[in-house]
Amino acid sequence: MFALIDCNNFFVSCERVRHPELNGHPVIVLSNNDGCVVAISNEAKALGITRGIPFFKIRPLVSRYNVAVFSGAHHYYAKCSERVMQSLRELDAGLEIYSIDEAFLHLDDDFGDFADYGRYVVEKVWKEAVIPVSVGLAPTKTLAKVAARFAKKYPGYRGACVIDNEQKRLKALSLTAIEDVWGIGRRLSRMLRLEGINTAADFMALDRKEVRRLINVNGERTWRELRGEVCIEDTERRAENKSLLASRSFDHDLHSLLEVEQAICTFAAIIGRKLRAQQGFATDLEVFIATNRFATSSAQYSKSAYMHLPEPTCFTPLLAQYATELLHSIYNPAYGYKRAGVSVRHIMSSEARQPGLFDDPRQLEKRRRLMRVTDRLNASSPGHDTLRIAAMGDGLHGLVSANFQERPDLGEGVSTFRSPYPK
DNA sequence: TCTGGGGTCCTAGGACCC
DNA sequence: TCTGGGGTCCTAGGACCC
Repeated sequence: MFALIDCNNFFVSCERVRHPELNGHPVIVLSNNDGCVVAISNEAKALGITRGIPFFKIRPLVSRYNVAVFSGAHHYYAKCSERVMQSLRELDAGLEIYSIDEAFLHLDDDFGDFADYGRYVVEKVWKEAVIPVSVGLAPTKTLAKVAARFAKKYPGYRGACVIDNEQKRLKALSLTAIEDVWGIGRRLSRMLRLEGINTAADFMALDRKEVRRLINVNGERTWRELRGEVCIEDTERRAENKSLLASRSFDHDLHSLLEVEQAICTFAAIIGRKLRAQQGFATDLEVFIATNRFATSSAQYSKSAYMHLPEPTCFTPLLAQYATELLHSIYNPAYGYKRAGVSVRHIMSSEARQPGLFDDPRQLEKRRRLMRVTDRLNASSPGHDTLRIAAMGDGLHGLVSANFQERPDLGEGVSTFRSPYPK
């Protein structure tokens, strides 16, 4: 049996850890640039606010109902996540961390009362991390996801729902809409609904070949899992990523090459830091720039450039230099740019790295030491950029904004709480 | 006026190899 | 006239997840 532990409205719950007066009050958390809503409390959901909606569209609602608004504080959320995971780790039940707010446990089939255990986990995490979670228990991970939805949706389950026999499985699947199945996203569910497949039960009843025809091997895996066959084993994110991406949307269009260069170099520095943190070396580099895709009345421009690096590297100045060259190959001064990014792929580990024939070991060592000092100095600075290359300029300062930062004057109780949103 | 960021996997088609 | 079979790697694009 698998147990899925899913934190409820995670970012909102994190804010409530440090603002307990917001319990019972509508709360939302925003994405970068305060652009979109990425987390909503149940109270905010009840007002009709949905995940992913642009913030400007719900400003009237926020104002009318005095919704508490937070810019995302992702460092803090990572700390909260670690507290939750530590609490789960102590259960000694094969913890598998799936994302910042989800984890699986592996339980023996003859474990005992699964529902009781699920509720015990809910209480333990609440006591130790002050984060509310829902638990779904089932023979496969996809079914555990289904169970967790029920646990979250219906208070009667008191936080934990179990699917451990045919009857419960069929009942649950017939009550689960096709788009709510793990692995079936918006596009696939739209297509499946056109085929008359509206629920997880409809999907499960399909012929295997039909599933392959409609989707692909991933679809088949989901189909098998819904039928109770374990296909998804290891979901744990590897410590080392295969690719890394640093990108931002800016709060205004960038019209000068210098500004775009500085942003690109900042992204290259972020990538370099992350590479070194996982002891990886990038072999391929890509840069992209794009105009505002929502400004449909003006001309669009979106382009990327790609290169195989002459040598695998995690040295920020080199990454920035190549990224700048790539930028120059696609930059068109006729446009203003709303979004840009740098990514690296085919990251190799330090052991796998093939030394170049003409490598100068002393130079490599100097670079390594320079980056080590840089990383150490920047580790505790807010933007990780106290010590930075000159080409970054002021980094992302003035290019992105977050106007709903934590405010110490907010902690006086719901009745006196005022949304930082300016009327 | 204002619309996120960071990942993984799969497929198809073309280049190239033996 | 008639033109195989099997493999890898690369890129672009599309799907999913959180």
